[in-house]
Amino acid sequence: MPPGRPPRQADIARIAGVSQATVSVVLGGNRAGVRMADETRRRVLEVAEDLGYVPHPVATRLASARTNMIGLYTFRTTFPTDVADSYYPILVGVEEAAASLGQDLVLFTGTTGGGTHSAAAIRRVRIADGCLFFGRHVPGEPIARLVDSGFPLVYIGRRHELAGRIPYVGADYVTASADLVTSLHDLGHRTIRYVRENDDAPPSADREHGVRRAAPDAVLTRLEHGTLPVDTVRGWVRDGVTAIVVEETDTGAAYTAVRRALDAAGLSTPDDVSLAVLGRPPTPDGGVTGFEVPFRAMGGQAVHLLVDLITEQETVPQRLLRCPPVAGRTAGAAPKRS
Amino acid sequence: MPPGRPPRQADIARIAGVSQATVSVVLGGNRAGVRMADETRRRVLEVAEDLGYVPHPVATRLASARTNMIGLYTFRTTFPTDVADSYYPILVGVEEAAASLGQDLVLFTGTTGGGTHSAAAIRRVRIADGCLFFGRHVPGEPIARLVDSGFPLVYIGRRHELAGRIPYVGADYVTASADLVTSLHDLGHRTIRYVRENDDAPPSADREHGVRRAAPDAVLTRLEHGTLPVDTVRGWVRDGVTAIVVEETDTGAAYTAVRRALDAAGLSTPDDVSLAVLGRPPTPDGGVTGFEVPFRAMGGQAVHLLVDLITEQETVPQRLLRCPPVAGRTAGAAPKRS
DNA sequence: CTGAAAGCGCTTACAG
DNA sequence: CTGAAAGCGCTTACAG
Repeated sequence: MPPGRPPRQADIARIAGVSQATVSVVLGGNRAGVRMADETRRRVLEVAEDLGYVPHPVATRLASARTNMIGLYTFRTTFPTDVADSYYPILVGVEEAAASLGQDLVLFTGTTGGGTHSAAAIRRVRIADGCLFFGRHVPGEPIARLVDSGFPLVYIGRRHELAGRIPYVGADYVTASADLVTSLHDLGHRTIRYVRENDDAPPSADREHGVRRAAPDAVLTRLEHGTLPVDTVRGWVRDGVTAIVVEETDTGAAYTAVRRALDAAGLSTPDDVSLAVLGRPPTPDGGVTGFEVPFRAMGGQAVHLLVDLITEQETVPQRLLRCPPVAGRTAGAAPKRS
Repeated sequence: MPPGRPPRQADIARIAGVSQATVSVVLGGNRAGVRMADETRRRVLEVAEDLGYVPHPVATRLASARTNMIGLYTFRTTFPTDVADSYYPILVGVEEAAASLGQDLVLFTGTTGGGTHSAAAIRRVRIADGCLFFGRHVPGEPIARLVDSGFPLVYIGRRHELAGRIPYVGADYVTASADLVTSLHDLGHRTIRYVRENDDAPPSADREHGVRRAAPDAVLTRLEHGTLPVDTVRGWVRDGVTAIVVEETDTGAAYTAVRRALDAAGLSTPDDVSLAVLGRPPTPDGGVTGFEVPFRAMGGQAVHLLVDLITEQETVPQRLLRCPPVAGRTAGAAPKRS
C-alpha cells in the first residue's frame, strides 16, 4: 500500500484473507442480520485497526442512496451583511435542527455562476437529498419541475403557488394580525389606521388579511416612498384615529416611517395615539406592542419537515406557526369618545 | 424514467441514442481534447436540458473529478447565537468568495452525530473537494490524516501545529499589537500595563508576543475570573502606569473588565490614563484606540487559497493579513514625568 | 470522432 | 454462515 493512500476495504481483505464484501459486512456492523464467524470478524477488525482503516465517505454515500446532505437555497446572500436581519434566526434554527438530525447543510446562493436564479442554479440543489427554499418569490418553472419529479423541498414561509402543492413552514400572520387588532378593539379603539409597505409578498398580504378580518373598517395607507408626511399623521389624529397599526417587514420601513412622523408631530404613544406593530420592530425600540415571529422555530421545523419528506414519513406538509403577542407599552385604552 | 428519480447520464444516453460515456464527455466540457460531432453534442445537451439533468456530486467525486463544493468545518455552531460575534464577518467573506468562484458551501458542524469532533465527523469533510477549518484548537490526529493524505484544507487563523504544515489565512496580530504599543511609546508612555485573558490560543499568544516585542518591560496581568478589582486599577495609575493595553477576543471579557474598573474608579481616558485595545471593542464603545481585524478578508482569502490548493495552483499556503490601526480617542500623550 | 470497458470504494441482494 | 457479483453514477483511459 503506497504511503499517502488511505487503506481501503480491499487492502484489509487481502491481508485478512477474505473477500472485500466480507470486510464490508463486518465493518458495517451486523446489518441485515448477516452473521460472521467470530474468528473471521476478529481477524478483519484486527487488520482494520492495524491499518488505521477509515471508510471513504463518498463511496459509502454513493453505494447507499442517501447523502445526508440537505440544501438551503436562498434567493439572496445567505449571510446577510446586516446581521440584525430577521433572516438570521432562521439560519440558526435550520443549522440546529440539521445538526441534531445528522444532516450536513449545503448552501446554494443562487447568485452563483452569474445568472440570477437561473433554472440551472436551482437544478443544482438536486445534489442534496432535499432542499429548503427561502425568499419572497417563487420561480415557478424550476420549482414546479422539482416538485413534479418528487424531489423533496420545503419553503420557509407560506406559499400558495403551484395550486398549493408546495410544502412550507410559515408564520401565521393572519391570526396574529387579527388578534392584535382585536386586542385594540377590546381597548376601545374604533377608528384604526393601517399602514403598510407597497409590496405584495405573502407576509404582507397575510397581515393585511388579518387586519381586515378583525377591523373591516380600518383605513389602509400604502407607503409610496417609505416616508409619511408629518401633517398626514397629525390629520389622522385630528380626525379621530386612536390607533395606528403598522406592518413590519425585514426592512422595517413602514414602522420607521410612522415612528418618525409621530416623533416629528410631537405625538406620544400611547397617550396621544396607540401604536401596534405587526411583528417586532428593530431591537433598539423595545416596548412596542406587537407580536413575535418564531423565525428560529420556522427554520427548525422546516428541516424536520424536509427530513420527513425525504424519508417518506407520514406528515403534514404545510405548517403555520403561531406568533405569540408582545404586550408592549405603546398601545393603551382609547380615549372616551367625545 | 420513473417520476421521483432524478435523470442520470444513462437516461440521456438512451434518449439521445448515444453511449453513456459520450454523454459524460459532452457534459464534462471538452476535456482531454475529445471532440464531438456538433450534432451529437447538440442532441445530448438538448436532452440533458429537457430532463433537467444535474450531475450526481457524489458519483462525480468518487470518479475522482471535482464536485465544486467546498466544506466549512467549525468546531462550534456555524451560526453563532450571538450575532455580534466576530465570527460572522468571516462567514460573510467565505460565502462571498465561494459564490464568486462558483463553489457551493457545505457546512459541517462537527457536533453532528453526537460525538464532539470525533474523528468520524472530521472525516466526513472528504465529501467536498477541500475544506475550511475554523476554531481555536486543532484536533491533531484527524487533521494530520487529512493533511498526510493530501486532502486540501485551509485553516482560518494562524496555526503552528503539525510542524507548520497546515495551510492557513490568519491575522497578523503580532505586528498589529507591536505597532499599537509602539505608537503608545511614541506618545511618551513608558510604564504600560498589559491585560489579557487566561487563554492560550494563537490569537492571544500572538498579541502577547507583539506587545512584548515592542515593550519588553510591560507588566502583564492575566484575568483570572474575568474581573478586575477597582483598587487594582487605581493602584496602577498611582504607581505611574500611564497606559493600559488590553487584549480583545470574541468575548471581549478583558476589555469589558478594564472598562468597568476604570469607570468604577472614576478614571477617564485619555486624561487619567491611556487605553488601547488589541482589536476592536464591542460596537457600542466607539472611539477606542486599537486595530481592525480583517475578518471578512480572512474568510475570502481562505476560500481563494483553498481553491488554489484544490486546483493545484502555485500559491503561498500560509498568509497573514494586516490589521489596520484605528486611531480612536482613548489614547493620548503621556503626562510629563514628575 | 465515438463507443465499450474498467474502475473510483463501498453496500446489498443473491448464490453457494 | 460466507463469498462472488452486481451496482451506486460518474470519469478516464483505451479501442475501434
